[in-house]
Amino acid sequence: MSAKQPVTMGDIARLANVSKPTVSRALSDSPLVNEETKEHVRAIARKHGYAVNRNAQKLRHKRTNTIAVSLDYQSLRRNHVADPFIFELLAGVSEVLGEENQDLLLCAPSHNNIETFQHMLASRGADGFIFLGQGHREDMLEALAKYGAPMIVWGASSEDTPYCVVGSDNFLGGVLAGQYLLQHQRKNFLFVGDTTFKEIYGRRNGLQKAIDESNQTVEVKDLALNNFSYESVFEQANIFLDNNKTYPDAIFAFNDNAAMAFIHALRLRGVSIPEDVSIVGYNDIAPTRYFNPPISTVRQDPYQAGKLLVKKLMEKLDGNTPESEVIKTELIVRET
Amino acid sequence: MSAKQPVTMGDIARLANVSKPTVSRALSDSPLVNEETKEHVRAIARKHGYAVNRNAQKLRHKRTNTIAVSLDYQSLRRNHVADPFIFELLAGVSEVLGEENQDLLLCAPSHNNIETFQHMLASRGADGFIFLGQGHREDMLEALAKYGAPMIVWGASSEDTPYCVVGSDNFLGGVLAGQYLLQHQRKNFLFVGDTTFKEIYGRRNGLQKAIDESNQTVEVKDLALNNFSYESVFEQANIFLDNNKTYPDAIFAFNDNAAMAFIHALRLRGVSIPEDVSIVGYNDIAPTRYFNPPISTVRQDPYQAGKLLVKKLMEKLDGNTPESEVIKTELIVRET
DNA sequence: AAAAATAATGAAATGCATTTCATTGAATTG
DNA sequence: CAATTCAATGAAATGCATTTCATTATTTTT
Repeated sequence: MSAKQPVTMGDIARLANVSKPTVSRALSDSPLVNEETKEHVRAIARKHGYAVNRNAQKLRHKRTNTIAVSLDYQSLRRNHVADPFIFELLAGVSEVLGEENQDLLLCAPSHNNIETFQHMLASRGADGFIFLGQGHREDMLEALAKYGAPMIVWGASSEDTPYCVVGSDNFLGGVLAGQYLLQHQRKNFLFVGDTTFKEIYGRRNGLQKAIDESNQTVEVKDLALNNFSYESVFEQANIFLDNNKTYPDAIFAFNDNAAMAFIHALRLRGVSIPEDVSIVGYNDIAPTRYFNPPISTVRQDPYQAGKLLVKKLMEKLDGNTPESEVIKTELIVRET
Repeated sequence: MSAKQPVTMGDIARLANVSKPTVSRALSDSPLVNEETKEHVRAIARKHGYAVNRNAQKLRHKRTNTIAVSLDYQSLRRNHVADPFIFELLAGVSEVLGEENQDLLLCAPSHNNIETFQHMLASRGADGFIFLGQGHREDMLEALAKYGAPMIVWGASSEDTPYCVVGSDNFLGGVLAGQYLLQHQRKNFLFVGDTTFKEIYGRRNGLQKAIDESNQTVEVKDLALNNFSYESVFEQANIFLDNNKTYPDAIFAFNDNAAMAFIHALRLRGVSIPEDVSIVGYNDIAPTRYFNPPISTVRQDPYQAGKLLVKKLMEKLDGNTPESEVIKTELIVRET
């Protein structure tokens, strides 16, 4: 048996002395076909390495069983893949889609505009979309949803988001991080991250909530990052520290990478971590566990996330209107 | 214009007062059609949000313009995505496939057997495969190649590999690492990695070559890892150090993650890095740059790798027989 | 001006599998 | 035993786009 010989359902029908419909039914295990006939047909199909042509099948069924997944490459690039969380998420989605017998079409980084996605749908290249990270594409996503594309987005939702969003509870994550830092009697807080991203804005708000609800008087500064690679955060941290005589004693960083870069910068200025400064990161990527010192962080479970994203999209494709949902985040304390 | 209205080529033909073939030709910019007619047809197609049904197209063309990409999930799992290199590679491949107008089908982790791949081909779900990391699937890959599957593998090749392999020059990487370590007058070498992986075996051989060609007398030990997650390497490092009174003074680790874990273990035993021990990792992942101390490593360029993988596969699909090729590796020295 | 070549278009066949509807023979019912 | 139901199967239509081949109108050649 080799890949060279193309066989069609008609060929199998002839070889099995039955008609095409019978082969079709036998292979899809239809109850309309006699068990013996089924086995006979299957045996012949197996022998000739026959597999139903998916393209003919998709054409007929008007359903592709294919989900297109688009990563937020734009911020990924600014990140230099330093934070592998989005890939863990992709692995989670991939695994769950496999379980659901759905194919995963990975969208190319360069084709990230609404026309591409509309075209994907109109040409029946995929039944729906999963967007990992909304990044700064919110306008596009909103327009795409209004266009009628079945889609689920990993990110943060607000009241009027016209598409279903699954995301970790950024607000809760911020609250947990804030409470943790407050427990340490810290007074000078610093939030590191670009709050023009909805997810990050949620984390910042959670932090504020925790502070407001404690009856402690603390100061909060913000460092609005414009680039997320380690080197860049390191540089921005240094500029910040140059311009601020009093160093912060509590830092909440929008991701682990930024937390590590900031620690690095502080270290080089003779600051002891975690004695002088308490730090919380976000995502629980592997290096946080072995950074010196290990970093406390907010954890989101990529497999569970993938599960939920896929489940919601399947609901949507079945004609329902799934509700946005938030996955509980948990604080991982790694005090040394 | 919304996603709801399915339009076929026949509809566009009617609306444009031409026949289906003319629409087909106009949309594929065939020279057979008058320019004005083309523009007229295109305008109507655009107006109605029409896009050619890819499934009908694939069925007719007998070519899918889809490449299935399979990651080495098995070792990925043992790795806990600690080493993001394989994802950088995936991003590279994704980018280049996009440029080539090829769709990227990401294979599910659980479906990693020859039957799945044969089925993918026979059912015309993809034209060919790119395997990222051969891992321990060599027998399967060999059988798949003999079956006739168009495929390119990222990994290491040997004389008789029956498929085209693109990979970084592991041997050269090993030589470079060895020479670097020898320059530091080190005497007790340790290689950390599982040499049953071809790629890693190549690195080990390169190290040996460098040692043999120097006229220095040095000892080389091997630590055969069985699990690659940071925690596990850390543990295995500790066991090794417990059992060896003389600590190594030169370490070449099969990847950066293992290098970092080993440094971690040594540090906790009071060993100074890089004073007492010189270390070289592999892959140049982001954390090596900001680890304390920064780690020298062997770099492979993921975009260039993706470019070459895709180019070779396209050659193969055009009926040629591309040669295996090796990408130069370079040593990144990060001495502090 | 007739013959030949060219440009532009369409009818019908094709790629492959599935669905609807009809048919056959066997089994069950009254 | 005739009438009815059921199980199993097949012929033909369908999904949508592309290709081959034929046709018409137009331009070029002699």
